[in-house]
Amino acid sequence: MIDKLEFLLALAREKHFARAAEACSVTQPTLSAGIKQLEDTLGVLLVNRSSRFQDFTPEGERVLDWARRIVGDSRAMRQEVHALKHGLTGRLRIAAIPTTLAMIETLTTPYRERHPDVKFTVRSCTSEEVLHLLDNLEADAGVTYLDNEPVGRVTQVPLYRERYRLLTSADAPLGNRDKVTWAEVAKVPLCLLTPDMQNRRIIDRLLGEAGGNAQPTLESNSMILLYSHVRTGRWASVMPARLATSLGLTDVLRAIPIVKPEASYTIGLVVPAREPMTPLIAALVAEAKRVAPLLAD
Amino acid sequence: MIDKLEFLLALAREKHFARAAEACSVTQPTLSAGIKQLEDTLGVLLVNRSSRFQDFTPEGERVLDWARRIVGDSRAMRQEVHALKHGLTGRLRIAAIPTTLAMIETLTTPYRERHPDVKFTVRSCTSEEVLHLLDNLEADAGVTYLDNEPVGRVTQVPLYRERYRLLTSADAPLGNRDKVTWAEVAKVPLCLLTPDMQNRRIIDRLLGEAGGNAQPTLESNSMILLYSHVRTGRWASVMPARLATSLGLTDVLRAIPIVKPEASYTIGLVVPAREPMTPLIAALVAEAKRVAPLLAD
DNA sequence: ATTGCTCAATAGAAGACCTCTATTAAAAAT
DNA sequence: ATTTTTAATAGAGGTCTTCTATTGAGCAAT
Repeated sequence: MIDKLEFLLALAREKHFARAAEACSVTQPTLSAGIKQLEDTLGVLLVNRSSRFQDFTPEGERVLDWARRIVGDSRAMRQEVHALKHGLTGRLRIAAIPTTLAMIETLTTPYRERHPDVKFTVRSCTSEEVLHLLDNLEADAGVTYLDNEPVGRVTQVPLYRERYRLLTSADAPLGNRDKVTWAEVAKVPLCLLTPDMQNRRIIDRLLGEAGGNAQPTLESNSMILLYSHVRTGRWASVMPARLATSLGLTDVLRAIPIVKPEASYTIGLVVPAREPMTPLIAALVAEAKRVAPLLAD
Repeated sequence: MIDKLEFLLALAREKHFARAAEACSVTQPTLSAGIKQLEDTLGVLLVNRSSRFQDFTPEGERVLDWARRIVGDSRAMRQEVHALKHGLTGRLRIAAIPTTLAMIETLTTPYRERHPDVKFTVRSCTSEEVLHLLDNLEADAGVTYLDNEPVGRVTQVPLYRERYRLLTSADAPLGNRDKVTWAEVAKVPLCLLTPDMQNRRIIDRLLGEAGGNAQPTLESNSMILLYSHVRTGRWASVMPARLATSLGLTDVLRAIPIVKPEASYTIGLVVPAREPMTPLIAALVAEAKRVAPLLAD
């Protein structure tokens, strides 16, 4: 039964019978039969399909919701039992938005001190994707903005507040200032994240409210790319203060506080609201609570 | 997998392989094999057994906890899908303490108006048993005291506050009074519930604090038995006000408020903390919230 | 100690169920 | 109209499950 629910989850991820089957390491007829059996035992159609996958019926969506929970719980059970016997081992899959990537090590480094057998997979993605991955059991934890509405059932642990700096070289326009306003920043050509990133949308909003409007000279979904440009001293960017300092500044590169308003958004750890949590996640939450006071300003 | 978890739950209930097997409608070797397979796939011993069942290992207890949740969720899923197709049908199993039995109809009657295809099983038991039955998926909802610590993960809906009356005939000692004190009641021979019932323990405590000590002439776990005695006018009892009035008083029988102190305890609906709830239970919670204001005093 | 009883594990056979390969059928894309 | 993509179906093989029957271990009473 649980394996059939896994089939359903894979189908929801892949939206394609054959690919879902491959993800489950079975053949396509096997997965088809599994879905069909679910439909038979529950007595309702779960998937609308012509000769190809279309979508889930309303009942299918509800079953999908239960399937996520039941499969998640059954994995958590296995993991907990394994941890009781072998200590904390396995892989922790973290999904994080790009602006937080440089601070993830403040979680993973002490975690690894305590639990050396745990491996990590960190995936950079948009804030929507973070929640989507959590929902679909494709990530164990996320690091993202806490201010907006959480999509699924999640537990949040605040980590720090993100504040904004103009990164620019000392000899560029505004480069000699102690602080600048968003209105002033709006007039400078910037390197920014792509608009699918929440950080970009936040900056757009702040610039817009200051009467400007962002016309980035360069967009990317990679912080490394943005930073390597800014580092030359020939480009400018708006970055979270913590990110700028952890990437390191150079002689010419300055991180100038942006005021009017002195905006800030809360960044935190987000994990599935499962009680009890899996041991791997519980340890991460513990670490986050330990680290958060050290990150506060 | 889920069926093996059901085996484990049955074993926890019955503490006996053969009886657990019968409860699952399989033979004893099948159940034994199922438990063994669970142990193999999880890689730990779950059950301590010599030639007979002893108890669960610590790992077994944890797995049992997960099993309750997973099995509960999978039943809830089935029920929800069934309800989507056929409306609310099935059987709602309610566990209630004896003093609340006469008010259960205030929940079930309007429930049945709305959902005529739902059948009910109401079981009278002690408050500990209510929580135990809920925990083990043997009851869907409970009606009991809310004041004491809830054992498992439950959601509570307050219904009314239980206040106490001396039920006695008008011509018996104290029978002509408008109110009596617990100290006075302590001197009257009473018919009370057996000491495994929380209501009895509450009354014992109130009597004790008033300097008396309960020496009931007659004990029973059945309210009907107590009431039928009191109704003759030859016996007295302490009963919750709401119970006394819903059973009905006679010419000679009076329900006299007991003061010093005017004690009261909250009675409420208790259901498993599952999100979302099964449709049957969700409807009962809705009914309870609807009814509670009408019961308030 | 011996006997008898209860209970869970084991053996082995029958059958249910699952998964595979190969193929078909239907819809979409070209 | 033809080709391609995609899911369902058919049928064989194998695995897993469940059953009956039996064994063996522990416990109690003699």
